[in-house]
Amino acid sequence: MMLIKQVGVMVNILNCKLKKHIASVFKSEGINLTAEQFLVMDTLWNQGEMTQQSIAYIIQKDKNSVTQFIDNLEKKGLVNRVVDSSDRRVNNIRLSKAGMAMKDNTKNVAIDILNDIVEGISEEDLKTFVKVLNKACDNIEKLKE
Amino acid sequence: MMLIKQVGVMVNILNCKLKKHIASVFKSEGINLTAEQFLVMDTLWNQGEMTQQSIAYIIQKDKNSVTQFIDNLEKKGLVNRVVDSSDRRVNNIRLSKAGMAMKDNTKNVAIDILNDIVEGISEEDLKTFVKVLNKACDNIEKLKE
DNA sequence: TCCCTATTTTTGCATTATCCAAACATTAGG
DNA sequence: CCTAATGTTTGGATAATGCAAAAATAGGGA
Repeated sequence: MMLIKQVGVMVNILNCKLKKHIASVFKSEGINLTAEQFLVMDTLWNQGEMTQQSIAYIIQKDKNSVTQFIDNLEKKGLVNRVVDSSDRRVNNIRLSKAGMAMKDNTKNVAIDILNDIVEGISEEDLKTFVKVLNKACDNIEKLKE
Repeated sequence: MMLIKQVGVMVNILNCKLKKHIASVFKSEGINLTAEQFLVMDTLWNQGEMTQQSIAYIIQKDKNSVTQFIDNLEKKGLVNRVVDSSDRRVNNIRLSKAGMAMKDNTKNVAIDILNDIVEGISEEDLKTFVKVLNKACDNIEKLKE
C-alpha cells in the first residue's frame, strides 16, 4: 500500500528532476534543446527522415505537441519540413546540416547523463525497472479501452 | 546501452500517461484536482497543517510552484493560508472543511488508479522499481553538488 | 534600539508542455 | 465528382516550471 503510493509520487519527482538536470547539463554544454526536443532529434538521428505522425507515435506525444516541437526545432534551424512528393498532406521532417552536426556530441552527453543517473544500480535492477515502466504504460493504455 | 536509453524516454512517457490518466479519472469522478494539486492535498491529509516550505520539501517542488499550487487550491476553497502566530513570515496551510470532506473518496480513487496501473506486476518487481526510482533521484541530487 | 543579514513567501515575467476543437489542404473511395 | 478520412496547423486555454526581484518579518550583534 505504502509502496504503491510511492510509485505515483516518485515517477513524477524523477521525471521533473531528470528534465531539470538534462536542461542544466545541456545548457552548460552549449546544447540548446529541451528534453522533449531531444527526444525528437534523437528519433531523427536514429531513424532518419520521417513524418510528424511517426515521430508522435515513437515518442508517444500527441500531434499538436509534435507540431510545436518541430516549430521550435525549425526556428533553431535544426530540422526542415519537406512536403512529401507522393502525398502533399504529409510533412517529412528532415535534419538540417546543423541538426546533423550536433548529433555525436549531443548523444554522448545524453549517454553520460544517463550513466551518471543509473550509477550504482545493477543491470538486473535496471532491466526490471524498464520492464515495469513498460508494463505500467501498457496497463494505462488498456484502461482507456 | 539500449537499456539506458529506454530509461530516459520511458520515465517521461510514463509520467505523461500517468498525469493524463489521473486527470481523466479524477474528472469522471468529479474530483477537480491536477496531479500536482493532489500531491499537495495528500500531503496535508497525511500530515496535517504545515508550511509551504515543508510541502515543497515533501513533494520536491520549488517554492514558486508550491505558491501557485496553494493559490489554485485556495481559489477552489480546499485550503487556507493561516499566518503562523510565532513567525509571521510563515504561512501554515490548513485544510478547509471542503478539503477535508473530499479526503476519503479521493484517496480511494487514487489508490484504485495506482492498483490498476501496477496490475500484473509482482510485489518484488515493484519494490525494485521504487528502489531504482529513489536511487536515480539521489544520484541526480548528488550530481548537483 | 538600530542595522545587517537571513528566511519565507509573493510577484512579474517568460518558456514550455499539454489539451481541445475547429480549420485547412489533400487524398482516396464510391 | 462528392464525401469521408487523413495529416497538419491554428487559436485559445490551463498548467508546470524557472528566474530574479521585491516584500515582510525575524534574529543577532554592536
